Amino acid sequence: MVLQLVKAAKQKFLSEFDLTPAQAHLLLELDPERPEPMSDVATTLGCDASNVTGLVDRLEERGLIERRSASTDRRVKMVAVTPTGSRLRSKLLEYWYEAPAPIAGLPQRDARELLRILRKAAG
Amino acid sequence: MVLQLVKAAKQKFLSEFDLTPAQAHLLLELDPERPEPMSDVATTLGCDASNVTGLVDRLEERGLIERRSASTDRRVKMVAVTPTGSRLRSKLLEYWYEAPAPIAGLPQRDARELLRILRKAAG
DNA sequence: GCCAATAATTGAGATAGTCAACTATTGTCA
DNA sequence: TGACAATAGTTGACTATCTCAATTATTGGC
Repeated sequence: MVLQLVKAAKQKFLSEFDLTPAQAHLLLELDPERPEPMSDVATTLGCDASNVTGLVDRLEERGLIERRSASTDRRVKMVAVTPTGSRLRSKLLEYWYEAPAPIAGLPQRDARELLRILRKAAG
Repeated sequence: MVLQLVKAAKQKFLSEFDLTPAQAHLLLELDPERPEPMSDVATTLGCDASNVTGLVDRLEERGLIERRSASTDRRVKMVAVTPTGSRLRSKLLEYWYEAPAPIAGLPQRDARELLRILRKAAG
């Protein structure tokens, strides 16, 4: 029930920016400061390289990211976030790290405890 | 990083049963004791009714669920979990509710606290 | 310089998802 | 009762996501 609401809100948010979940995931994963080879992106996303080709195609068409050739190896293409893409990414991040309403509503004591425990779990 | 591992484990688990995430989601959502109209399933999953048609088609082909006609309204088709489907669903549930390794590794004190806080958040 | 390995792309094929149009049934109400 | 709007499900068209196999271009070893 709670999850239904969170999911609906997320989809609504993404559709406002015309981003599919996979596209948002890719954009969030990229570091605007550090372009990354396609193959690394595939590894990080845990999917096939050919899938990344398609995802990058669609985001590149919209000017959110771009392919650059690597200086050292002409086979490699670096995926870089454009200024436009970086701005959109910031908005996504802002939303993404905003706690879902039920969590945000916790008393401060509990919120602090929750954070401490999750940090410990994450190592 | 942690999420990467959890995700990979989940995908591997699903592929062992030849289930896509959407199919697993549908199967988990159904109550083997209580068949449900297609339209209710669509509402619960938060997707279009025509999408449910396809999902149910594929799971029905494999004998995991089946369509039954409702006694009261001949327009309605009830989605019922078959015995085979119910067994698979149990395995899924078992895995699904098994805590991811990092959480399972928490000291018991922290685990209890975590549960208490999340329960409070869930209302 | 030959040749295996690597990076990315392409094409085929399946699933997942949306929307609009359609069929069959039901319920309303004049 | 009989016309008609509303509802349940399906179908078809279209896009995105994903995998796998094959292809191209480049690199590096020997």
